[in-house]
Amino acid sequence: MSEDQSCIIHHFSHYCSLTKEEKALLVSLEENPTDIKAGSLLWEVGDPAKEFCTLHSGWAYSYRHLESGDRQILEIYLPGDIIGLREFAFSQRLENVCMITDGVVCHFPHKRLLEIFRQSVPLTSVVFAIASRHQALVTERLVTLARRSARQKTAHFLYEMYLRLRQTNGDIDRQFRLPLSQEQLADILGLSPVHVSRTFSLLSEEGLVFRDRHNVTIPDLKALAAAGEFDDCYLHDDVRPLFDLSA
Amino acid sequence: MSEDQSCIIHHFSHYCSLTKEEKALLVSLEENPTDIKAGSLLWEVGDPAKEFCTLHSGWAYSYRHLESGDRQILEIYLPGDIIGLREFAFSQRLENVCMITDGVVCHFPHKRLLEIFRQSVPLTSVVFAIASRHQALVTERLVTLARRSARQKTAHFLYEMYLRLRQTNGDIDRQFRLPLSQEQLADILGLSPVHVSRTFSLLSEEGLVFRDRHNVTIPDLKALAAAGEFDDCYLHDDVRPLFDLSA
DNA sequence: CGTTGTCTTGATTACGCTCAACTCAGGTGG
DNA sequence: CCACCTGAGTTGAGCGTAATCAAGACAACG
Repeated sequence: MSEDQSCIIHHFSHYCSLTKEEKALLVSLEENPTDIKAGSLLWEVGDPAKEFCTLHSGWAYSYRHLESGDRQILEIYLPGDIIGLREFAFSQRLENVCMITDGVVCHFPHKRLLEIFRQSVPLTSVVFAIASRHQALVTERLVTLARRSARQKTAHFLYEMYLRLRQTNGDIDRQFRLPLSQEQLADILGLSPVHVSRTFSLLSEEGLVFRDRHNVTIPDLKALAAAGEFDDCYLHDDVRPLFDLSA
Repeated sequence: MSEDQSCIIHHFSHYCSLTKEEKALLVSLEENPTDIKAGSLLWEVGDPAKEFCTLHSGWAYSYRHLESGDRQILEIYLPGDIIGLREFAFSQRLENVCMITDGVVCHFPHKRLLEIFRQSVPLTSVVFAIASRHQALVTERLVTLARRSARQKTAHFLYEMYLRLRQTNGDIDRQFRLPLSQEQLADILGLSPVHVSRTFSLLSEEGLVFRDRHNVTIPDLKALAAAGEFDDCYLHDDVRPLFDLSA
């Protein structure tokens, strides 16, 4: 994987400018690209956890099964994301991870992260910053799942996905592809598939969201954000400049 | 704050054995102890975020307000915890933090963490491990809040608190003090205060949990864990030995 | 043209919310 | 010492959102 193909470098560049050595370190994380099919599992709960994974292309999600048979999707991963950071402190996987679309992933062992810790304080900070941003995302969804209505949950999720996609893919304008079935949406939003359908109908009647198969159109972004009580401070792109801290 | 008073050292020692230099680094995080009263705020959403805080004694919680007027409590902090890790990548606070009881906190600036990154790879790993464990906790609660019944939520929360308290305070046996009002419990569990009351009555009828004011008794731990569908792999104490990774 | 899976719509049910009245313990002042 | 107040917790009645169950629509595919 060369430097300009690297999603990781692209991702990390958001946080600070990288030296040649740092870029080389990051590129080395992606030296084992593996093709992987939609629907296949990267790993399951209980598997040994000795590696991370960068998602080079395609979408993935992590999820947990409940005893009731329900499923809760925890996170959607987009290209450039690192999968499995949460399990750094554990010897076993806590979550299943499944590909949504075909894609390419690059495995690298936990100890590679320690090399980063050893060799570059700025990269260490960026890894930490990325982890803390992911955490912010999860926290925001916790609030939404715990307290908000189906309509708010749905609006919130769609707006969040819109922002995340725009961050990596500047050319998105009010329309994007969302390769998720209603069952998967239900598992994300903590709703039943039936109610997801109803909620989309409602949002469509209100003119907030139009959906045709897997294509989503959002005529009025602000209105959608308002409907989801979306507070975007947890996704802001004006990242705290990390070099300030080193001073 | 001397070495044997340090909650941080106690906390970090769970993850790896510490050299003298590393202990000194950690002690330096706690050089500014501040007394703080129950009910007072450490900070609020929007405040500048340039510091972390170690909680030396007392309990605290972080929370968010919703437009509806509801509140969601995100995390309960116990002595030894670091507060504010999540905001490392942000310039503003994303959450309010409030003391539950009187306590002592120690502020230290973000850049102190960078010194740790610079000076000790093991400590860096431990910080990372702690962050990833906190994240696992939040994720677990996300699943619970999104999918489980009031009875399960309550049982799950109580069992989790029991385990966390036992981890730091080995002498706990089926009974502990839980200094939370039902309103606060409601804000944690995503329920109304009224329903928290009903749920405790139910658990009490079932003989699973007895509560007298702020004292909680759990006659049968396994039964409570089962009622909360508690899977304790995310709290396991057999921490992945970090030095293995450095090899 | 039938089959399959996904989505939609309708009818019924249930869990937890809201509102309101009541209990109870602790604290305060006469 | 008692009367009163306050705040937390409990209990009851009615309601609403979303779940469940079931039937039907629709598209993709063989």
